[in-house]
Amino acid sequence: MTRKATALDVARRAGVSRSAVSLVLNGRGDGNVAKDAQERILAAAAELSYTPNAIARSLRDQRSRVIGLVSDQAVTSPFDGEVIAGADALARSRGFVTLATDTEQDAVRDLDAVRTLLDRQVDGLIYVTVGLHALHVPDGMLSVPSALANCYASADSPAGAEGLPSVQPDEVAGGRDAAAHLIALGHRRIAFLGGEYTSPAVALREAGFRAAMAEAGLPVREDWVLEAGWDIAPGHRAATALLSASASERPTALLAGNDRAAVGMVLAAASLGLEVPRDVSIMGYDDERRVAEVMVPPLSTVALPLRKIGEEAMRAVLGALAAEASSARTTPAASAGAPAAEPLLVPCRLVERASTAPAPA
Amino acid sequence: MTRKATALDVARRAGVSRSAVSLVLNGRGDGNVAKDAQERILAAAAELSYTPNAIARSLRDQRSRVIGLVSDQAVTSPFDGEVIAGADALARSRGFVTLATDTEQDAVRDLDAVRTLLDRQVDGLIYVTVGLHALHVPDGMLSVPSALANCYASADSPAGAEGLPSVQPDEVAGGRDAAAHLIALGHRRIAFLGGEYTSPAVALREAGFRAAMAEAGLPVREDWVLEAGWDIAPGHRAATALLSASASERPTALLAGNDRAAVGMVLAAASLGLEVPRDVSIMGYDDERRVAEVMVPPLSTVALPLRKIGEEAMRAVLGALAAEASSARTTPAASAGAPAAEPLLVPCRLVERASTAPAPA
DNA sequence: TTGAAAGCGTTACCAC
DNA sequence: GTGGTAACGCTTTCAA
Repeated sequence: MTRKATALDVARRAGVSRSAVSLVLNGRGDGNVAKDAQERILAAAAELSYTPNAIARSLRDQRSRVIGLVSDQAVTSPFDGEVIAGADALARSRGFVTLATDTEQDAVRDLDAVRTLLDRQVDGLIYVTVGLHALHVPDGMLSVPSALANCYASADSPAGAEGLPSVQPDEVAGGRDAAAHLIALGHRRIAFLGGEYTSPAVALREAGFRAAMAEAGLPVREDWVLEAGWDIAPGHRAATALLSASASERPTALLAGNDRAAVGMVLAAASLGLEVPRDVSIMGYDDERRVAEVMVPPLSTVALPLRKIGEEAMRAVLGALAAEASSARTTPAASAGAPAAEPLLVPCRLVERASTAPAPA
Repeated sequence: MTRKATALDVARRAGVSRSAVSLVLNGRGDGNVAKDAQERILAAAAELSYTPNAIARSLRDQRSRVIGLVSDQAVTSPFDGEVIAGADALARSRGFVTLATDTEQDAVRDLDAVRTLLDRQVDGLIYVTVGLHALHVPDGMLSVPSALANCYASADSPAGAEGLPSVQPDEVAGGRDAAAHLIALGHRRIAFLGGEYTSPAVALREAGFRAAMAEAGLPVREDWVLEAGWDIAPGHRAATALLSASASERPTALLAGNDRAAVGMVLAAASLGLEVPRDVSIMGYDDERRVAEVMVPPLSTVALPLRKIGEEAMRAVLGALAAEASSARTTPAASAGAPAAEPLLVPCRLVERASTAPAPA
């Protein structure tokens, strides 16, 4: 429980001044500090296992090297933990640390969270959401370099919010790829059982699905374009309804809104005596860890690039920070309202596993 | 992008000194600052939307009001995100903030993570693991008040580590309750399909299972006590083997290692033409969000008190911090090696849903 | 009742 | 090539 060593302790032990310690430990010893003094400093620092006090450094530098992460439920959700992990990894590699707070769906806590983070002098902010989402950007986010991961500024956001970089999965391409995969396997009767249309992702994927069908010259059966939820139970329900029809009347392939719903669909098929993928192919979405891969059969799915999304959002913030730092040396002005940025679309990856197979003859 | 207001700005605007601002804003204005001055200060602070710089305050107070959270994979895992959420909620309610870092299973990063956190002057530390676990406690954890959530110090930990408070689920009681639930439903042929014995939780639950069976005077079929993994696929495999036997030869109830494995078991049952729970009852474990409750049928299970575990670990740390602060006023010594603490066992809760029912006649 | 000053641990600048 | 000093923003103590 001995107090941590300070630079002064090191200086005393090495018989030099604090400034010498600072210079040497920051790699600018050569040319400023005598060789033997440098050695004594290094030795003393090691003996005392000295590391600089990051708090003091932050105060001095006016930058904390902390990026704040606000999420609506990412920390408690299996999904966007991945986004955070991606952001954190990049931050760490550049000497930053992330401070994450979860509002647990409570919109009021947004402002509180941002406020708290700003009080801690975070250098930047990233808002992470579970699932693609329009977001009412909290005011404070505009006062430091910020980015939106998996979400985008809603129209009622404060002025300037439209300039925030937004990183999103390319859902249209994802839907298209999923459908194209099934079409390539010879399926013609494909049902689109999306999640809930409250998520903008669903309409985008549906657009991709329709595009793929059109490209292949296949008709879309409108009564097979349905909401089938995000969970096992609603997926089960929807699939049961569709698959109860006779072999010639039912779809040969199901496109689920996510892997969990797909699990429900496989379950429904099994209860109806149908075997996946022999009798019906089922595709998931998300490539959720510990679900898609370990399902029986393992699910073909579209992998959401969550880590990459987090990483790109962090890259945007860190980039803005670097730009700010260098422009400060030249023109100390005008980093304001960027020109309504295009969202950065990160491609999803098609993952072929055993839940899809050629259409039954 | 205007710089944040400081206490000096407020003081100038209110026409007083910085100290007056500090006193008033910290609630000690009465008796020290004139009434009208107080009002002017409050008004000025509001107009400038002043909030104190937490970094500066930390440096001054020599306490950061940050608790560091280290986890082996909690952030990216659906489970222990809950532990973190619980810890975070309590911390926040007491004016603390949590700084979480995920080592993503890389043991080497442990020390690095702790070091980084300590450099940032965290006031306390909590190590969170996914699943009950023996942990080689990183050295640094002993230099500030710390606690272990879901884990306990391994024998090769540094001296003093055995004194760290450890908060764990009461797995023995959990296993007993699960078995007792099935026994109460009239089941006598119960299979214990635990996860992997590399997790100490499994042996504990098995002990609980055996205790319940013994209390009921029921024999345990040793060939029905098996490892059936933590995922859908191995659960499916184990259940398929067991349930392929004839009705009189197979178990009437399955106790799974977790909800995911239970999903695999339900799936296996369906493929074999068995209906759950009519033909066989299946119990999960964990009460995992978005799995147990939405399964078809919804899973009876044992809820792991993850939030509570996080909360209790945080309570221990915050308590130690408070004690340290007050003892500093009296005796500035001896907070060292506590007397090998008993682990705090948090009870699990039995959740009865539709996957269990009276045993078939 | 008020204001001035010290100090938390750093780093950068500027005399020596 | 070196070491003293100021400043970051805050709180607290002490003197007026």
